[in-house]
Amino acid sequence: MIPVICGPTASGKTRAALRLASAARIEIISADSRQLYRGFDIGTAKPSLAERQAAPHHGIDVLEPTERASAAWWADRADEWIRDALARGRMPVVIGGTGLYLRALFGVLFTEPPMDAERRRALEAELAPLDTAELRRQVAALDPARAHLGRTQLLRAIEVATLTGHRLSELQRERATVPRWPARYLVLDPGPSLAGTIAARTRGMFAAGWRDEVRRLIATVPADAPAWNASGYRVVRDLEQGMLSPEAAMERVIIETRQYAKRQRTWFRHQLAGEEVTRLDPHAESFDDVLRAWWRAGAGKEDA
RNA sequence: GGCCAGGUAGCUCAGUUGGUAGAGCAGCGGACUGAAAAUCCGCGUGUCGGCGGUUCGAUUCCGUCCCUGGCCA
Repeated sequence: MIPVICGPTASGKTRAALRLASAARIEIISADSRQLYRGFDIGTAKPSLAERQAAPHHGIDVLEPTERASAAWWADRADEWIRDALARGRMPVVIGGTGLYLRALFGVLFTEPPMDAERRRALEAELAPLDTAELRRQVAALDPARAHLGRTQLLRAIEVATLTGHRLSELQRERATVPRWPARYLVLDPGPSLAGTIAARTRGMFAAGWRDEVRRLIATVPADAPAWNASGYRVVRDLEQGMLSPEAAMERVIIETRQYAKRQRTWFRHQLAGEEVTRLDPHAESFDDVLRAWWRAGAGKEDA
């Protein structure tokens, strides 16, 4: 069983993992879609140097800002990192808030039939200008089971149906993958106090030179690069380009981060059904005890 | 102290020719199978500043008081 520590942003996941590092030989695998990108450091709350020295980390700074990640791509990488760690006799601990990535690694995806890159690019360009309502109409005809979802999912449904000739919702059933590893989850969530933690952390990011970092990135990273797609970074970019006041930017970043944390909560509340899940408030007095008990319970099942 | 403009949802405001009110933002709930820190869906009772008056009925009209901002003393 691979131990996974997840939960909303700023819930203390790395801190919890490093508690374990003092008692066992572990390697950390970051399941975070934003920490993948080089140069986007402060606003993505990457682990500090000291934290990275306390235990080896994987999944950080592995992509250029212009590269597009994908859940399946990440899962393939993570699978290697897990194997490597085990081969070294270390226990991999997966940490992160990107629920879809965790699902891609430990749950069921589907094997994507080959899709012609040229046609795909052309189709993307063709769909880009259409509004979401129009995309929804198309999906209602092509793959009705997916028509209630968001724009990103609608685009994907149209691409898969058009380029493979099969509905995505059918492929999911007919070409389902088998889980690569069994996993056990520790979901960290401090409850209502998280909002205050997020506000404080955001202030800290500005104090740590986030604006300087973004100014450098503006100079070197194209405005439409996928890495910009991180809550806060666009706001700080607007701030640097004079479109917002520092106060308004700060407030906006805090709000966006809080909203992101809320979506993560919803995910971890409902999408881990059927999994082995322990939920823990990182501020609870019993934190250390629960954490250790959770860790030992897993060690007993694996190799101790 | 006088004049003017305001006081309506947590915030910014709209509105009701008198029948007790609704947007945006925030917040809350939900969805999520290769872009996921993304992308979407749903949820609106609040002494309509207080007190009186007119009226079958006042958040709306009248009076008065309080508060905020501006101008004049």
